[in-house]
Amino acid sequence: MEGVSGNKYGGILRFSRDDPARVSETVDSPSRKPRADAERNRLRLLDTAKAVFGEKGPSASLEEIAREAGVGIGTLYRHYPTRDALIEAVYRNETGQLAAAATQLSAAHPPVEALRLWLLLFIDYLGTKYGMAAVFGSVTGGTAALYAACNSGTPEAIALLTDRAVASGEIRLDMDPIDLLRAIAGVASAGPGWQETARRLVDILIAGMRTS
Amino acid sequence: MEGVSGNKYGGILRFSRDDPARVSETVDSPSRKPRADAERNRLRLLDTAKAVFGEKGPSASLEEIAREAGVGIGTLYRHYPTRDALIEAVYRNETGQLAAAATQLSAAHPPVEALRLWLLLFIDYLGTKYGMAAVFGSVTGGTAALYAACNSGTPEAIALLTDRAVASGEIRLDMDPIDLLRAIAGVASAGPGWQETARRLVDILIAGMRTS
DNA sequence: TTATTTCCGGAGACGCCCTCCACTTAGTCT
DNA sequence: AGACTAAGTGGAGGGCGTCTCCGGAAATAA
Repeated sequence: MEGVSGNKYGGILRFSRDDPARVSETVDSPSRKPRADAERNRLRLLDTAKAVFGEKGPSASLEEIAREAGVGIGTLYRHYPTRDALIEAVYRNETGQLAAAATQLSAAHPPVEALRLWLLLFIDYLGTKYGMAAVFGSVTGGTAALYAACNSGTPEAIALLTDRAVASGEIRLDMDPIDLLRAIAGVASAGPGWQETARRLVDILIAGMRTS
Repeated sequence: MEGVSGNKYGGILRFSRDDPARVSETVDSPSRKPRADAERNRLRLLDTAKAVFGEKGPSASLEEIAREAGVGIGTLYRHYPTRDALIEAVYRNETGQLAAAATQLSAAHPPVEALRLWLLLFIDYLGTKYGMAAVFGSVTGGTAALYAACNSGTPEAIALLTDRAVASGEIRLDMDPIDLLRAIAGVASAGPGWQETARRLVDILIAGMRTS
């Protein structure tokens, strides 16, 4: 369908086997139509995975996900050959809206304010999509590749905002802007009420980056 | 049923190395002297665990640790009934020096500078004792209790520094100071060169907290 | 030395990861 | 419609982990 089929266009997620149907789809495809049940299973898996990851974090049992989705474990692995592939598929869409918001905010607000608002939005995302924080901040088991894939668009989004703010001369930033997000995600490991803290941290960061 | 030998003295409060108190402390237990081999095994386990955790992170195989220490898996579990207990024992001493440094720095430097230096020291610690960062920042599998135990003394240490800096009127801080550490630990998940970033982050944080 | 208590250590039950492949089924062809 | 065939299914099985349990070994006390 819609969002999920983003995989078939998104370059990073690769299917384990060569998939002529998909590959040649851009060209004219003489190949047979993909089976309906396969797609159905894939969606069920994706939904279930989203639920389970959201509940138990990104290290939840894949067998449980397969069981709960009503498919065999083999089917899960067919669609998502690695845990990372599944996590990536689950969280891929999330960041899209964040990226979009960056452009919007950038157009509607002065540079620094746009950055600030976007960081607050980022906090909201970390909150609603629980598990994202874990994915974002996890060292343990968190591949760099996975990280990059899961947050595709995010680096560009924040780069857009910081570049603009830096260009305006209002702030100075001698680091990869993504590290701002890492810092924020860091406090997300705290208990309830962390969002308050995170928001305060945003203020501190902004203030600290200001060229005075 | 049994008090696991190490934990019987109050688990959390026990020091891993020499414990002279133990000999004379047999007030209400006229029982026999603890066996020498038990203590020996415990120390071997501790050393091995420190090495292995340092190399593979806090999710290393406990079986491997036992194997490498030359004891049975049962022995490991006897001394450290849970993975968390072992991690705690390994990292308990680490923070002691950090805590001590806080007092020292506090006495030798102006408030804000002391705080800054201590945060830099914290970064060094995260670097040298690899795995600490993982323990510190991990949401996945990281119990809150474990977190607290592993970093005993640290909250007090940074509280001392921030309280002093706040009292001097030079900075403002509307959050638990430990969250500063969480933020710093957050960037430790970045690749090589993270220490540079972390140091820059410290500057930003300090600047951001300043009451101008 | 003998008795007693503590401690060792690995077998075993169970869960999870991932692979492999005999079988089923959806789309296609006649 | 029915047969054909590749795509897709699902679960058994091997490897590795965690954690428990308890018979037997070893250290201490008498």
